[in-house]
Parts: sequence; C-alpha cells; structure tokens
Amino acid sequence: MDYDILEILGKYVPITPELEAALNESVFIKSFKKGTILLKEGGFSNECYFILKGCIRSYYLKDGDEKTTEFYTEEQVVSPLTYGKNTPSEHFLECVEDTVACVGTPELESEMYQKYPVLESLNRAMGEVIIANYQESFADFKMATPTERYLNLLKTRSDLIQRVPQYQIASYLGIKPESLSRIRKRAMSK
Amino acid sequence: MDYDILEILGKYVPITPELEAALNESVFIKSFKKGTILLKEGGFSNECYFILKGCIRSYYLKDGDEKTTEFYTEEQVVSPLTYGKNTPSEHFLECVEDTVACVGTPELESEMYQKYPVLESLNRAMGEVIIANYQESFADFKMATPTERYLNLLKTRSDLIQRVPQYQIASYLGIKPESLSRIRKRAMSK
DNA sequence: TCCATTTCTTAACCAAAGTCAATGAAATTT
DNA sequence: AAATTTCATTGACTTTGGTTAAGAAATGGA
Repeated sequence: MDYDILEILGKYVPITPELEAALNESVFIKSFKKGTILLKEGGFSNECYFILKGCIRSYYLKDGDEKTTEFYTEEQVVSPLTYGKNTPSEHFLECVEDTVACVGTPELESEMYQKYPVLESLNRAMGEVIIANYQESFADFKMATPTERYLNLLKTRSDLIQRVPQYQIASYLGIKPESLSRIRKRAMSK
Repeated sequence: MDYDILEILGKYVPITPELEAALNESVFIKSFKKGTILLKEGGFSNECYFILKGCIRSYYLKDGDEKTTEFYTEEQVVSPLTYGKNTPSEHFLECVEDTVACVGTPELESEMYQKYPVLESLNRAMGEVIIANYQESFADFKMATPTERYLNLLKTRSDLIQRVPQYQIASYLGIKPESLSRIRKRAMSK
C-alpha cells in the first residue's frame, strides 16, 4: 500500500518541485502494531511522527488511571513535548490501532533543514496551524458542558468514537466512563 | 519609565550582540488606556503585542455573554489567531488595565526577518514554548474539577485574581460567577 | 468454541454546578 | 454626596457528574 504524502502536505504549503525532492529524500516510513508503546513515561523521545494510517493516543498516569490528552489520526503530526530534548517524558504514546507513519528524528531534521531550507517553512506553517487549533479547541472545551463536548466530538471527529474504547474517550473528555455512558443514553433519546 | 526588554527576551534565547541590535531597531512601544479595545469581533488584526506592563484579555461572545479565553500579562505574547491574515476575528482583545506593549506588524516582521534572520529563531523558540504551555495547561484543565482549576490558578497566577473582575475569572475557568463565589467560600473555610 | 478478561451499562446515592431571583457591596457617573 | 450601574454573594431548587457496586456485553486467546 502506498500513501500520497505530497497530497497531504499540500494542504499546509504549496508543493514546489524543490520541496518534492526534499521530501522524497527525507521521508522514512515505519509500521507499528496495535498496542505498541512508542514512548513511555520517563523515557526519552527521538522520534516524531506524521500519521499516514492508524491512530496514536497520548496519555499520562495520575492517581493510577490513564488521562488521555490527545488522539492523533491520519494526516496529523505527533511531536512529543520532549522530542529532541534531554528531559524525560511525562506522557505515554500508544498505538490504538495498527499504524503507519513517517518518522522524523532531530538529526534527520537538522540535516534536511540545511539541505532544503524550504522544509523550515513547511514546519513553521504546520506549527502555526497547530497553535491555532489548540487555542480553538481549548476555548471550545472550556466553555462547553461534558454533554456538549461529547456532541462536539461526535460532529468533528465522529470516527474516533468508532475506533477507540469509550473509557479512553471519557478521559479525553475529562469525565468518567459511567458519565459518558449516561450522556450517550440521554443523547440517544432525541 | 523604561523596560528591560532584552532581559525579558533573554529567557527565551541567549541575547547576542547581533540580536540586541536587531531588537533596538525593531521595537515599537505603545501605551493603551484601561478599557481600550484592541480588536473587535469581525475586525482585522494587523498588530501583535508583547506586554511590558498591564493586562490584555481575549474573549468572544456566545449567547450574549462574554467567554474569556485568555489573560495575557507582563512578558507574554498576544498574537491574535487572525494576525496578519485576511480573515475577520471572532475574538475581542481588551485592555483590562492601562497597558504598555511592544507592537509588531506583519510588514515590520518580514522586514526584520530579512535583515536579521536571528529574529526567526527567537520567534520559533517562543512558538515552541507557547505550544508546550498550551498542551500542558489544556491537559491540566481537562483533568481538574472547577475547584481544582481555581486553586491551580491561585497558585500559578495569583496576581490575576487581584487584577481582574471575578466574573471574567469565572468565564476563564469555564464556570458561572455564582459557582466561583461558592468555590471561594468553601476554599476559605480551610 | 469456551473461558477469561476487558469494556460498557445500570442503579442508588452524594456532591457540586447551573438556574433564577433577590439582596448587598463596590465602583462610576452625575 | 447621591444616584446609578456594575459586580459579588446568597438561597432554593434542578440538573448533572462522581462514586461505588453489580452485572451484561464484547473481545481476545487458548
């Protein structure tokens, strides 16, 4: 199976022939089995990912249970907070499904930046999109009730609810699984 | 009154003589009176700010009332989501206090980037810090109860509670003013 | 297929936030 | 200083989520 990476990245910046050449040379693809832990709490991160197929979950442990901070799916960037830094991670990264991703490393990145400065523009453009998305989803989350947050997720990422266990969705929404179950029941009857 | 901008920025990147020269040339300072609206819903943003003194609040209107998304205070960057873009803003920016800030414009930025590429590093370094902070505070917010969110704000930004009306704090915490009032009462008696 | 484990749902009870309404306090304006 | 407006608190009541415990459904492995 092959993935049209260029088409996907074309959503962030125009793909010039120069950029295409740079990408063809710098892209490495890896596959991971469902359940693979890509990063452990306390571990160090030398990889970032651009997901072509599958789903990666970021979570951490608090008082013994998992708190899901994000689900990353197709065409999204997974860049751990400690990526390329010498600090231990507080988060786990886990493949929720069999996953195929482009893998980046700090070494490869700086090598490629030198060779193809245009990649920096790509990176910055994607960074801006990421910041904007964060701001927006944070605001939405804050101002919504748990029920609204669930309905909102249903609208914007309905696939997730099929792909991911509900207790993980619950912790992602900041509520208990029992509450999510009730919310779903209430939402049904309308 | 003068502000040691170099010292403040030195927290993000080392200040080289080259960078110092670039900053001396590119920094413009403006003062705003309390209550000044820097950006209106529907308006276009050509300015970003680095606050030297004062407080700026970002909010939007939903069902008639104000939803506070962020408070920016000394040494923070205020970069509207639509800064330099041709899209109308969904947010308001309002000075909660008399405010003094360095003002940036897209034109000045790209001019300075050309002249002093080192400024791009500054920008990117600050961007990374901003993303990391967002991720962290989003996670914290999600997993906390309203009471914990208030206590957390008390710890991390206790000044805000003195500087800003409580109904604005409440909407920032995603709760009603009445609830915040009760939370405060409960927290008192301990 | 059957068993074991994991995940999801339901119920009863409690605690906390939302709503609506009234009152009090503080800040602004005149 | 008085009047007005804005902001904060309180109370009664409703709604919703957390907690605990039990059981049902789905999943995965042997």
